[in-house]
Amino acid sequence: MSGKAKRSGGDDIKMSDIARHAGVSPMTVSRALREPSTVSEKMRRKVDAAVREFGYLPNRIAGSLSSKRSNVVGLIVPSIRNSLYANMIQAISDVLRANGFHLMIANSGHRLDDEEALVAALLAQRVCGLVLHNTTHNKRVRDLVAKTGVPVIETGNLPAEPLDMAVSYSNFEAARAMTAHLGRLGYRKIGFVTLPLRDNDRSKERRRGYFAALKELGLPADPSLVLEAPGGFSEGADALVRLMQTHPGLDAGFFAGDVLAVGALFECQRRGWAVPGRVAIASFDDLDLLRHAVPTVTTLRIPRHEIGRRSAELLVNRLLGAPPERLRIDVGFEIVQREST
Amino acid sequence: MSGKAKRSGGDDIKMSDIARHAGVSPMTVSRALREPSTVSEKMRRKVDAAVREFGYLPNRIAGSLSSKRSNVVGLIVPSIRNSLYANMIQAISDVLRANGFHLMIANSGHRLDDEEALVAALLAQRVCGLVLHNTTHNKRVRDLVAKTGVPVIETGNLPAEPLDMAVSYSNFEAARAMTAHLGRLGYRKIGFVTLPLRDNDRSKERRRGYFAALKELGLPADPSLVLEAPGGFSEGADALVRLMQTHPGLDAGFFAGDVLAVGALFECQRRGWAVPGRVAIASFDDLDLLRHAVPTVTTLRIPRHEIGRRSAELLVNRLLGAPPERLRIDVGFEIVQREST
DNA sequence: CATTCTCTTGGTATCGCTACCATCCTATAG
DNA sequence: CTATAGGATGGTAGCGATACCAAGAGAATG
Repeated sequence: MSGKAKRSGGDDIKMSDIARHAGVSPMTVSRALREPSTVSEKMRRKVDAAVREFGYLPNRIAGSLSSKRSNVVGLIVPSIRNSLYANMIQAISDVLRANGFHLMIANSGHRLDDEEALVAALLAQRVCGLVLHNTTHNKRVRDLVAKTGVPVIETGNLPAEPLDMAVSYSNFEAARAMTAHLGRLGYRKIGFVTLPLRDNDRSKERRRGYFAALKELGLPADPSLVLEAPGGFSEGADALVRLMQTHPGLDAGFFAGDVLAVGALFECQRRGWAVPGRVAIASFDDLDLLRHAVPTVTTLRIPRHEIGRRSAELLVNRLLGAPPERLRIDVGFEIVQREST
Repeated sequence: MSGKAKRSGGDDIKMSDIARHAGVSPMTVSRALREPSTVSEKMRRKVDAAVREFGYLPNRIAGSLSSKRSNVVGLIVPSIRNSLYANMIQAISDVLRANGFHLMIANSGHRLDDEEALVAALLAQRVCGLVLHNTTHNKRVRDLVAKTGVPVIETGNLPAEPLDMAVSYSNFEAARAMTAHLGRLGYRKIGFVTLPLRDNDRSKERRRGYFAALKELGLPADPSLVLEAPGGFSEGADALVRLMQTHPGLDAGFFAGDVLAVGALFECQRRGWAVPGRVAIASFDDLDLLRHAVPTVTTLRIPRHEIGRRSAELLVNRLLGAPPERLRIDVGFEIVQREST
């Protein structure tokens, strides 16, 4: 836990100073700043003048303590680095800001224990709402959320029983749909490359979707067609090469995550394997990159931005007074058929 | 500004409750939690037991108000979406967290007025430190920073006169070095594609560096070789095509930002232009993508992660008591020569 | 013209914690 | 055995705002 530090140089001006200089009571200053309409124009002008003269910045810490309200929302993502989250974060940040809220952000590094520690820390900071990308949580997280009653949004998957509200798509359905799509296109030996499965409900659901589709297609469920790889270009390339070696007849690869598919595509370019002639490639998540690569890559469009926007909107509504309501919003997904399949 | 909202369901347990149940004074609880070593083991155990029993979460808002210290650092970036920033943010976040600090994040959308509003808002939240990517600021920002005395780090460029501390590389030198590098490789007609210049000191410095290098190379400074484009694949592709049309003899393109270079590279693949045979391509910032594309792309490695890490470390040191000191740390850059030039 | 009502303004008591100082206890020295 | 230092505890007074209620000033009503 450790150190915090003394705020230095502040010749801290406070509300009572402004009040004195404006010749009004502190309460009037407080009101003039927060609910200008409840104060006469004369007062408001006096207050505004004093505020400007001294460059006064209200102390929101004091305000929050006093009012028992906070205007900070906490967000925990597995990794900040990932551009998928970045889209969502941007959307959340924009909606929050438009409504006068701020965003405190932390990354759990895909570790449930870290998520737990961060949830506790954010709640200690008395955030007024929480957005969690993860949908499986330690018991203490569930307890804390229940006990404090903070509104929570889960965004990474559609859990059967959300903690509170969930805004997401079904990883299972998405992976199933893409696999089925490949089947419809005539591919028969479809490899599946997944992100690490440990502590990751999204990955597990995607794999489940893949197998479900195979079954529906009447194709054999061959575990050796499934490879687990951390995200990244090289990892995608490696995975494809390994699959091609162990399964010479492989006709398609479905890369369920990150930039794996692009890595595989580049590998094909290097080796002169025609895509989709020699092997078809499908991806997950509509990175800009996939639309511009040569050939363009078939993928699943997940509305990350919309997930962020709607999450923040729901949170803001609740914070502004909407009654608590267990919600489970499916934003859906879309198969984007391109040249690579 | 608008609404905040009432924290609902909290059956808020406070320190005095814990104290009562542990049979000690509130002060002892406070100490047991913050400086366990100053409290006898017996007391500590009693306190810990009560804390666990009730799932007590100290209220940091109250703590901050009382101690006049905060453990939240504010960060303002032009855009959260951009993966370059994402690397830096991740590093900042990790270092802060390891030292018990939290990160409040906001994006200015490249607008100085928004930056100003956000700085004010973050200071009102009484952040204990600030990281700004921008290095040109409105007057009010400079005033606020001076008046409040919060430690500030600027990271986007090396300003001649930092507000406080700066951790960055020189955009001017980097662009100059790459342009000179292209010159050394024998390219004589080098196009330059820049991100928007408005309110953006980084872009302007890069363009200055480009022209400086041309001069040193004894090449003519032809303004029509410079194109301004928002970041993006298509924009990079368009820019290259336009340059090739207006300057048939163009032998190299230096794309100073974002994914412009990759967009251009893809365009070359589509048109069958050999890279670097027909035209060479150089980029700015070492995105993973550039190392894996076919051909691999020559670029400038900017240590974004290191910038974030060192920024956070400097901030933490200062917050932990290091004396204020105007610093200007140049983390440098590196030219990465690859196949595309 | 008295009375009631509404709209503004101000006073006071917290909000939950920490700083600071006083007190107490135990250990060591004289 | 008394004196004294030093560590461990507790009491009290804020931190800087807001909630809540009381009071005053006009406006509207009978």
